[in-house]
Amino acid sequence: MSDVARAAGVSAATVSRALRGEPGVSEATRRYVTEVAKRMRYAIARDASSLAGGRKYAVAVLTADGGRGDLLAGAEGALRAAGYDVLLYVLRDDGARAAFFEDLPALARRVDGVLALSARLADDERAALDGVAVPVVAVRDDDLRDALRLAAAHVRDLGHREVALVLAEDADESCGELLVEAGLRVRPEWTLWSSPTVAGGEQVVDVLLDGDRLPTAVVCAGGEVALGVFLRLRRDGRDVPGDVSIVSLDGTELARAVGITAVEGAWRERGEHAVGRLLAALRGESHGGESHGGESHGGEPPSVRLVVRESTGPR
Amino acid sequence: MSDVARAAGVSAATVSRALRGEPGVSEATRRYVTEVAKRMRYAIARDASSLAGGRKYAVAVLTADGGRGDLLAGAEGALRAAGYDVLLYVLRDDGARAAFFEDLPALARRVDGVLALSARLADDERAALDGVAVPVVAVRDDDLRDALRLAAAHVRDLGHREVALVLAEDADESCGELLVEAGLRVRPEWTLWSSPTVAGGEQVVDVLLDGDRLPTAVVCAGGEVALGVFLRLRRDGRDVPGDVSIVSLDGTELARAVGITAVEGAWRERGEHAVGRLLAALRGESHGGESHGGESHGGEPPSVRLVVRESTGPR
DNA sequence: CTGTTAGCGCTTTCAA
DNA sequence: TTGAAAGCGCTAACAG
Repeated sequence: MSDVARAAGVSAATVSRALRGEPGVSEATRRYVTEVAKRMRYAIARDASSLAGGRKYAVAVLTADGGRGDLLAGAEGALRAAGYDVLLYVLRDDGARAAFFEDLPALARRVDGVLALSARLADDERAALDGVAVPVVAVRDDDLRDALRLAAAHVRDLGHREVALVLAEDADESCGELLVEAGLRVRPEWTLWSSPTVAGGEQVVDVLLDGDRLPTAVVCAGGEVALGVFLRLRRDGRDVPGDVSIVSLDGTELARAVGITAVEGAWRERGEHAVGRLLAALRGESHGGESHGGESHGGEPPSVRLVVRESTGPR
Repeated sequence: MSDVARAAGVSAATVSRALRGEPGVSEATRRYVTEVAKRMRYAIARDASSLAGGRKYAVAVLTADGGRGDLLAGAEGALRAAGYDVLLYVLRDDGARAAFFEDLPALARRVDGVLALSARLADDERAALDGVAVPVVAVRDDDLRDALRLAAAHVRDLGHREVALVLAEDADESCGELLVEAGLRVRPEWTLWSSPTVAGGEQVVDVLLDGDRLPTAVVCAGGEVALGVFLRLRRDGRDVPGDVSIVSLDGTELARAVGITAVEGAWRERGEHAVGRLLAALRGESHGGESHGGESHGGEPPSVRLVVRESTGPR
């Protein structure tokens, strides 16, 4: 940095301020310094920066399985755009989990915040994390609102009124309200939770078949689940979409391949929203405030859109 | 650290050495210091450590799409086991790519090495990366050897002799040799490259159908491709596995769902192998050596196994 | 085997 | 708006 300072004819302090966008530097100086730094291929050393400044500019991202790619991609993009590095922790098995929670003191020294994407934290794990003195934010179903609305509007427009909703296991019931807002009815016994697998989707159908009648549409949080629902319904002699329509909130290759109507970008949306909440918490902390949680606006236009395929049709 | 030193009745230097497993500390001292540190919930500050020591204990992991979850999980696990943090970079679109390659100077100051998982680097990108002065390792098909052998043995045992091999686009031909070693014949025109999508798999079949005859078995590097091959063959009236057997090297949910015989753990294996090569390079560098590349042994027993489903049968 | 002494490359008061 | 000086918390020589 002192090389850059010399080359630009200013002090290191000024270079530091200029490059970080800190106030207290004239626009002219900032521009010039930035240009010199770029020409010299100089970049601030994060180690030294965070050692001196306290902030680490890094966020730990927890995922259970290397997981849903788009979720991770959405979170990573939003974090990087905000200037944070993404430290990935894959908590795939009990060993990895245990090791991670053993080493929380180290975590606290590495990151400014923690983002739990798909880690299904146990209560004691959550408590341990909360003791780390950095904000912890987990993906919630709220982060999926736009996608759910889109799916709900679609099935409603097709004439469906009573639909089943299949959520991820860590989801809470509040999602149902979004369907209600869209003018749909949600029977309590038609709000179901499923593991994010084909088998999970099949089991969901078994439950539905036990009832007195079937819904005419099913909204599934995941592509695998949607496929499971699809396969199981067909095996039972039901026609899709003749008897039952299926929408997936997970527009991956799987939905595309099998021809399932899906909301594209839903997972990315979840990631981005969660990051928004985390950034708000970080901002709050650095302002000395206490804004844990807090509403956030992705700023960006919602990146979700519905792709209609062969799994949905009029009631 | 000085607190711990005081509490343990030693100097900070000794604490540092003890906690990092550096030589030059008696076992007794090390044990005691470690225990004191743990009790005080102390962890070394990475910033300060790497500022003073030069090593960053972090690796940048590049992925195109948040990608194949198991690949990432395998790499992350192996890196963390070796004491490295994983800095995730998702190069999902041109914007993200451009931003990443704009900022290479910053990368060089953050990590000790780069691991490209599924980023399909263009030549100029690869060159730019190589200019970064840290080892760069990309996942190669070599990292898939055990999986390929397993798949080859399976189809051979079923009586197949001439098989088609569908590789990822960035793969090289050497994989074919593994099939030959297994006693299979590999016609040049039956070694094919495909994008990792269902559509890619379908196109592959189109190419095969143009030939004078079909192979009796197809080994596919990816689950989506395998599904594409499967769907396209069926559409053409071929029976799977009656006419053609299909094996996927990607034992994900997709293969499970559709009933495709697959090698489970192959992606994890790839990740672990690539990390092995990167660690070797890092070790080489820190020893002052020049061992770029270099053979590595995962040490661990191979984590791959074949799961036979309905897509393979006797010739 | 252990302690002492210099920094590593920044950021941040505090003055100017 | 800018600069000078004092660390941030550790590691690596060098002594002992």
